[in-house]
Amino acid sequence: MPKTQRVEPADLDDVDLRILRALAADGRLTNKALSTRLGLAESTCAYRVRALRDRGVITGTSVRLSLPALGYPIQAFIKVRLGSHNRAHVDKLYAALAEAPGVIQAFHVAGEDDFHLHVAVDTPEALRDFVLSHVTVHRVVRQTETQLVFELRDGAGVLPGS
Amino acid sequence: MPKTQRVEPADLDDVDLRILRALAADGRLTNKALSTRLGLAESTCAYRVRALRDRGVITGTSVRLSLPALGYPIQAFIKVRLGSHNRAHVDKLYAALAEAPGVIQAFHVAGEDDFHLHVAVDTPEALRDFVLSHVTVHRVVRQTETQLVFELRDGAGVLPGS
DNA sequence: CTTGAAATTGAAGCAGG
DNA sequence: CCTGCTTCAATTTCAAG
Repeated sequence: MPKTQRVEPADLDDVDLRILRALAADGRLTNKALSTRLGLAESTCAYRVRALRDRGVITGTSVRLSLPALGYPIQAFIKVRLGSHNRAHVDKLYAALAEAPGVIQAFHVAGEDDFHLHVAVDTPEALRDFVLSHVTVHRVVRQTETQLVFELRDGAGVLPGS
Repeated sequence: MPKTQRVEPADLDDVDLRILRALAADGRLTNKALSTRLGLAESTCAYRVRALRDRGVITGTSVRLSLPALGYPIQAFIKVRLGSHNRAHVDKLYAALAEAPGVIQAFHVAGEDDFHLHVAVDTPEALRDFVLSHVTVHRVVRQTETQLVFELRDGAGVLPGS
């Protein structure tokens, strides 16, 4: 049985939300700049940010990369449907798909499809090769459907307000 | 006519790739720690990182947030299909969908569907309300299909090697 | 493109309100 | 839960190889 980690929602006050909005937009904000913007002492601000990390609200920090600048200007969505839903097969396939080169995110979903893969490639041929070499190569895959991504926009997210 | 920004792929050497891998995993790595790991002088390392930002390879830095800890433990994919593809309608709908509260990312795709929305909500009822209030409320939307996300994994990405 | 050292700035620890 | 002060560490700058 795989682990299921329950996560209690943290109750966040207005200061927390403002910190999260600021750091989501620019994770390199210095503690000093952040404290000035919020009108807090630096030590208080550092305290709140550390608390958000300790509580698991902030899970990490990472740089955003430009896929086109890296040489991967083509993105696609690949819907994957299985012919069998034996757990061992599903788990193994999921792991293999997530580790395939070019996969940005792999979604295990309920409903018509079983997996959605968000991938980035350098050429149309590479997209075809990806599907053949990393998806349909698995016996348990019954059907795939590939949709080119015209454009991707980051949404408003879940943080309320502006 | 909307703007189309062409992006030239940057040619990255081995040092660049190692920097990108390190900062993608932990964007809070200090320049000092990064330079030590790569065996470079601090000033050299800072120079390379700044160059990657200036060239648009690194587009920013942001904290990763736990949606469950924020109180939004339910994620879903919503496939949206339109009845008309008039540009003005499509553009306006796209903007509205991306700005709807709870939307993580909005994909404009080619093929069977027109948009894929990755959303996070707090309850199943909120998911229903999202579809009714922010998606099907638009006249141009002909059909939607909502798929619950069991699990989401970050993929290997496009950076080669380990 | 890379470097080391100086000068500036930011982060962390802590006792107290 | 918040703060100011002190101490320590990191970033930036720059002339030069």
